[in-house]
Amino acid sequence: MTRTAADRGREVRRRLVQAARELVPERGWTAVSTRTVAERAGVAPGLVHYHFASLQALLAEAAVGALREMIDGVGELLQQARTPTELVDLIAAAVDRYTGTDPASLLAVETYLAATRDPGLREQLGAVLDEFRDGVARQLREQGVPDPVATAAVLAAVVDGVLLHRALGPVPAVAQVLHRIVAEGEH
Amino acid sequence: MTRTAADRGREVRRRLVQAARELVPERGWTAVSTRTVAERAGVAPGLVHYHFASLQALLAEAAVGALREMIDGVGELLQQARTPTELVDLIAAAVDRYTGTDPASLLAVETYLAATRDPGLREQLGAVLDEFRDGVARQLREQGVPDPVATAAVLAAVVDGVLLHRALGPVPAVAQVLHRIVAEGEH
DNA sequence: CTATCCTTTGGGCAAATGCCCAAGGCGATC
DNA sequence: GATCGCCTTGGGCATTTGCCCAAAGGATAG
Repeated sequence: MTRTAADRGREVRRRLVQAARELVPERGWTAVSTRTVAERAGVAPGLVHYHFASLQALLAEAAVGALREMIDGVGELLQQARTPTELVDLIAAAVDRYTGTDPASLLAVETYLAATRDPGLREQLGAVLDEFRDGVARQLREQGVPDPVATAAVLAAVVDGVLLHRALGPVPAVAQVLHRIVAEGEH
Repeated sequence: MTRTAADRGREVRRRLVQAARELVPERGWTAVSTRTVAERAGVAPGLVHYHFASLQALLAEAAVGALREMIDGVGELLQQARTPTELVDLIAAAVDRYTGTDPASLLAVETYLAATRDPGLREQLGAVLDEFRDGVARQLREQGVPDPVATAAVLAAVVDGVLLHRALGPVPAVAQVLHRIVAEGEH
């Protein structure tokens, strides 16, 4: 059975989004063009502006979708933690899966930067970040860690900061140090 | 007395570097062109490639110089700390001077990203980062904080991570949480 | 068969890009 | 005054950019 035109259209749209997710890390957000993304997707250049209002709209949809999938995956993993120390170890292990120069890391940083110049993107990306921080904060609160909201903010900042620094060179293991952040012992 | 041609040349060079430092945060690294930087500097377009081997070389020199000045300034401030807690407070205060969307913060993130695609830049920026981490680590060691190298790496990561997240929205105060990282009390 | 609807094609447009270069300006030195 | 060396000008080159659009394709409904 042949597919309908609308079905083929959805498939093309999907391919364009996938191509954008590959090219943003490879070339940088502002260096991805309509023609390169169309070529990577294996479709004609004109289709970019048929399926999306603009190049920016395609890049934004592709990036936000990818980042949301990433943090949702990590969020599920973190549910397994039964103690604050386990939580920190899981976060550290998740960070260790990224080198700072891999496509996923670069896509994240590129999107942070693009959000700086696109209010709509900023809002969407901010929502993804909030979702992650809220999840961590809830676990910390249930586990009796003081200042759960600020602590979650610090852990999230460490994750992105380490990714940024890994792109420049080796970063020492941080798990041991982070354990102190959630250690309940007061002097 | 009139200035010599070489003197005027140095002045033009300086103006180009200054223009680049303004434009990279405003437009993004890959969106700064020879013509915009020349116009901002108030010089003819052809001068960019007379004083610099390429646009990239100008941007790299401008960015690395600016970031080195920034972290040197912060490094001096941190010398005042007499205790680990004071050190953390000074770092937190330094971070609070940036909003994540100010020119200095954006220049830093843009440069991190550009370093990903320029090995020379990566090496220079890595050296700046190492200098900062080494300074913090030395102070931590003198103050008896365990694991000074990894602790400094975490503090540096928090600084850049908070800047990144501030660009998207408010971030809770992190000083209190960071105090736990350097608290010497073992349970 | 015709009509309808969505998708696809491929070229066109004005604008901008990095880099180059022949020609000229101008103070320092002889 | 002549010569030298560095700096400056302004335009030129081929390439690429985002976005647009008239025309064609092709499956389904009548």
